[in-house]
Amino acid sequence: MIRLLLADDQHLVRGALAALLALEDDLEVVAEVGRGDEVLPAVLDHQPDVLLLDVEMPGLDGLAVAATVAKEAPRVRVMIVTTFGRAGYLRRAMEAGALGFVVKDAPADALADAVRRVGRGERVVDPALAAQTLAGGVSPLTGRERDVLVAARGGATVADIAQRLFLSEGTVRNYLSSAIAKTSTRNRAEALREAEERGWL
Amino acid sequence: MIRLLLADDQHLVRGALAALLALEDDLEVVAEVGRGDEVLPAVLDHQPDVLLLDVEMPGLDGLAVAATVAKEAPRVRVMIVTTFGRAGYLRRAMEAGALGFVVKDAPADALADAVRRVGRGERVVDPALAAQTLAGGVSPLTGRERDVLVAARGGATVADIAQRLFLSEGTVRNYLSSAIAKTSTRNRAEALREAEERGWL
DNA sequence: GGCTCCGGATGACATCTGTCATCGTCCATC
DNA sequence: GATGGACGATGACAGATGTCATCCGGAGCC
Repeated sequence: MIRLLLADDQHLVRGALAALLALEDDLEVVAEVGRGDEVLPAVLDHQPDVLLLDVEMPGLDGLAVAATVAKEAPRVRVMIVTTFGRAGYLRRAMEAGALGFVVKDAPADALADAVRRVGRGERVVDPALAAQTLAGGVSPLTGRERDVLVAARGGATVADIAQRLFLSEGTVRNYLSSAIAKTSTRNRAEALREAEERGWL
Repeated sequence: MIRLLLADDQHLVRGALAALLALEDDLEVVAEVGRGDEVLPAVLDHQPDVLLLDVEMPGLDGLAVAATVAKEAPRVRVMIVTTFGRAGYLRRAMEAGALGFVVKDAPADALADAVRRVGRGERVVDPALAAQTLAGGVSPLTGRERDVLVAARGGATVADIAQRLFLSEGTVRNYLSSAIAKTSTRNRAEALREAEERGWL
């Protein structure tokens, strides 16, 4: 019997996944949580075999949770289940010590199977996404270029970014310019979209 | 017995929802589809009592599907189940003739209840979201201002937008400028974010 | 008929962005 | 000790963006 802990902020989806997994008689959902910061206490409390983590969660995002769980409760196998097949997520999940990575597009019966394999300590990764991640390559952006791009989200002006990162406006423009060049785009909005898709942020 | 048709592009979520709804013995999922353009044929084929529609779907988006179903199969009650509690979605769903609107954040047992009420022909709307929609107010954007903003998504330049909408570049700049003014923002990226949040797109 | 509002356009202007060359300081590395 | 890269900055410049005044035609309304 594999004991599971389920973490997903969407109540409906969480309940539905629990119902789906409960159909398998070698799996048991021992607890459910809806916020990232509630995961670690619940893990320590219930000591599940496998932790199913959504990436998008309030409180603390799933990838951060994966990292802390890997440190605080290394016996627990972590599996990421996410809506968005973003290459960057997979990369960061692996770095955070997750064993499994499944997108919500996957067929329903694949989930139980993936859970069992992760329970045995195997690595389970969506093959299509793995390919995409490798194709994306390692980010050519320097740390600051990345920071400036992230700060540019939501339409911040150069002055805004400069203030937030304690840089001169000229420097901000320089970093934006080189980020734009490295993504082969024409402006920061395009650069942001491109970098995000390739998992460079 | 209420007969259901389930449309959601995320395979895992779809299967899980089906499992959840199957727990109720007055509900029966008669079919599932994963693409917007497959919904209408399936509806005509199975004649369900209630249609559960996700908004984000490939092929044809859920709101467009709702509108066509309301026209082609008016006997079928449409219920939108979506990830994003965006005010604009609710507004458009209602205009498209949907009876129910539930976000995936809702508690799991609320879904079955909502389905039953929609099955009886009642309107079921997430109360928090309804309030937000009313608070957002009616969009002050004119049709073209809206078009231009939407076309500006993903970092398109003025020239790009002008070409796509067959307008002069000056006209595009004018519309962008007035959209920026109406959203009380400083540039198109901010205006886009703001208008999107208020459901004005 | 006059009024207003939307769509579409032009021209002028100020400001914001993006590019480039150049400089200096660290720090790692060979 | 030299080389190279990341970080930070400045100045100059071209081009993109946002603002404003102004114009026209059509639709709707009092």
